[in-house]
Amino acid sequence: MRYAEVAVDAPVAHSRTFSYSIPSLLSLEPGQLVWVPFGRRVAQGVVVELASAPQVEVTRDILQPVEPSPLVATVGLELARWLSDYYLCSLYDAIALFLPPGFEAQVRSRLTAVPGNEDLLPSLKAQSRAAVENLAGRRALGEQEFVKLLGRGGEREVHRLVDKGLVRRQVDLPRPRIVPRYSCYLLPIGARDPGGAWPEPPDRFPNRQLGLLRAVRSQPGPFPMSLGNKEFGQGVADALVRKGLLAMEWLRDETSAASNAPEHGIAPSFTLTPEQAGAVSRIIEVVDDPSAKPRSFLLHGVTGSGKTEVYIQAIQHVVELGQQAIFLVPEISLTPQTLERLTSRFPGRVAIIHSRLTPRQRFDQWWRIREGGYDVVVGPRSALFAPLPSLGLVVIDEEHEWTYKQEEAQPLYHARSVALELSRLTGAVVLLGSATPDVETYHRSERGGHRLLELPSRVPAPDSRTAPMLAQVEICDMRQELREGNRSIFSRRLAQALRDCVKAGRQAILFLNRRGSAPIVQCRDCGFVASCPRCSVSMTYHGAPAERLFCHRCNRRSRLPRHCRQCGSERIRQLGIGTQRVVDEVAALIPGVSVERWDADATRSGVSSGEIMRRLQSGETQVLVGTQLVAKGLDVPNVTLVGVILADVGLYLPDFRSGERSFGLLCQVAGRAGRGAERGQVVIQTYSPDNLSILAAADQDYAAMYRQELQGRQQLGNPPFNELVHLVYHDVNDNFCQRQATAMARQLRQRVYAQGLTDVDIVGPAPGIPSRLRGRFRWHLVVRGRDLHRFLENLSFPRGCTVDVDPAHVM
DNA sequence: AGCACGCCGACT
DNA sequence: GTCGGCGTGCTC
Repeated sequence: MRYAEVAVDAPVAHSRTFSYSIPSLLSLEPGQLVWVPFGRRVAQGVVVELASAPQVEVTRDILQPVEPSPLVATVGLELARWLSDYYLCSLYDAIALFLPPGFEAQVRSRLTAVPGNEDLLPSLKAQSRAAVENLAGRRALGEQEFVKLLGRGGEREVHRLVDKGLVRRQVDLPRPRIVPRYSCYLLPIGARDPGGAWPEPPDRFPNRQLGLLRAVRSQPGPFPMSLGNKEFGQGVADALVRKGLLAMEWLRDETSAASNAPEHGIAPSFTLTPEQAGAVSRIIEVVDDPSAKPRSFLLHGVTGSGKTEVYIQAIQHVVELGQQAIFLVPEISLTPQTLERLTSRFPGRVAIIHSRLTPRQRFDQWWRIREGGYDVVVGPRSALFAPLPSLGLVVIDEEHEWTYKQEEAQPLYHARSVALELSRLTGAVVLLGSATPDVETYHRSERGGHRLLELPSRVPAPDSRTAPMLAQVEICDMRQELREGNRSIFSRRLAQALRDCVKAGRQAILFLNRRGSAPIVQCRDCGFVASCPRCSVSMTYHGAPAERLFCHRCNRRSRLPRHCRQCGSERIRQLGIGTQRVVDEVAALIPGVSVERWDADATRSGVSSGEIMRRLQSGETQVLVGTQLVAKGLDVPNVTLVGVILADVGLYLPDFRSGERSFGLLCQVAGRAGRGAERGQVVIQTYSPDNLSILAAADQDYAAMYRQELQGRQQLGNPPFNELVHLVYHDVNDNFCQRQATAMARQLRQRVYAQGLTDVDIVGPAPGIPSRLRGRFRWHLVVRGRDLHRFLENLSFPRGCTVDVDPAHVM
């Protein structure tokens, strides 16, 4: 077995590996991160298996391992293989998800001048000559800097200079940016007497040794050697080690954030309602029976039905078996209550992965998770790849949330699908929870793919005997308001409810899923609309903190035009509303009211989510206006009114899931009202009062939305009745982009024909929405049908084409 | 990602 | 006739 199959960090076709020979002095194992020569460069790769024969006749040697031991466990390699096959990404990209933070690196080469070849200099272009002479005056230069000196075409010129022997290129294999740090610690050894006390050292024991011995023995954990040296002097510890009273041990240093103690002590476990207890026992049954199938649950529980307690008791059981659990949340900063409950029930045993951790802290946390230092790992979708030694349970809270789908970097995975595959590989149980499950998840559970657990009733708050009532919801037809002469953004109903609410000392939440003051700025005379020069979308007017236009797609900003760019007119008006406008209108409606805004702009400008939540909790904020952030997790008993300013936003997006999403969002936001003793009131304003998603949300009727959606999906052949693969082409050249997409569509249609398929169809190509993003045009097509993985087998996708399997949306 | 190989316009 | 543009394909 002198060969290794290596997944190389290069944009190669999915799941491809390369054969390398292992130098005789190296010993390697699968899962190790290594440096390999790849073409003209040096790249990182991961050994996926050892082999006795290579795929090709001529192989090159692995250069060296990055770390002496494997970083990815066998299960990780298997799951990565699945990821790369399923999401059609490179195997390395899939494996990289499992690597500890800070281990991915690229080589940087340095250039030095070679003395003795000066006679070649006159044959060079002036700029190259100057660059080489410059280099000769230095010790070395980074490749990037040298290429800059060479000017245009520098990349190629470097190679010519290397080939001519004028400069030498040397490759540095960088050390990982973060490496474990170790310190020496002292531990007491030897037998204790039956009472648990250490035997006293003999008389005439040196004083300083006695002092150190007592200090080490009285400390519950390991005693830092450095502290011993400082307090008792150098060599004292050595003497005690020689006498067999202390042991020295090298332990990995950790930063403080790696452990987190509960703020309010250990919480008792709650008494469960019969429904909750039933759910817990069904989960425990499956955990205890490794052969039980399926191993996944859908916990469908209305808001306030006590899902968290079910999660916690399931985790408790797994922990008692000596296994660990992963707890996924859509957004860590929005779930402080859930985190608090977890940390108080598993004190010091919960790893919280959040974006505020420093690289060092992340790194330490990763290693400690791997060593079994935690029972529970809480985090966003990426927490799924935490290296737990013995995974027993994966909880996915709010499983319908689309933050579980990776959209930025390859692989474009969905945490739910990955968790189910992980369950298949390890036997871990998956627990999906939601008040408004994803239609596809619910459908699967109806077909027996998940075990369905229903929690249909609310549980009383700990200090109360009766469960809170569902809020009273009314829909306001804004067309009617307009007809009756009300041009305000508030219906008369909502305006009155707001005034009453504030007057009664209660609080209100206003929801609008759009940032800024106005989404459109238009010239009244010629109709010209200010749009982003890089994206094909209109620019949004923001009135605060300064008057500016923002592109919500690429974040480009510009000044508010005084004159129309097209006709020069000064008559420019703002159309539509955003959260900032709502804040202004609330202030105008109720003078002196304290109103705060919570959206991406607010948190970006430095106000933390925790601070906004605290101000609402304390009553400082009377009215909170925000985007979807206000729909999640806020649990303030004094909030009795929720107003949806315009439910139509997002409702008519050209995406088959827009109805389902609107429903979920409206249900969630409605659930913010009346969490205390007082019954809540919800006012939904809309221009589409007959829309079925809005009506279902007003009734909090999941079943109605589900039936409606399922019927629509069946008619149009959308998931769960078919699979989808979304292909997006982007290029600065619109025409080229369209040609590429069209060529691919033709190829795919030929494939459909050649394979005689009737259950696969190709939709498009069509311009994406938006058709231009950050200066690149977009053309897309959708492959829809059954068994798409077999259909797309061995197909290669050109550069500039993004392949999205099970896309979150098809725009 | 790089880099080489290969086929069509403006230059010594 | 060549230099160089970037489309296409390969890297064990």
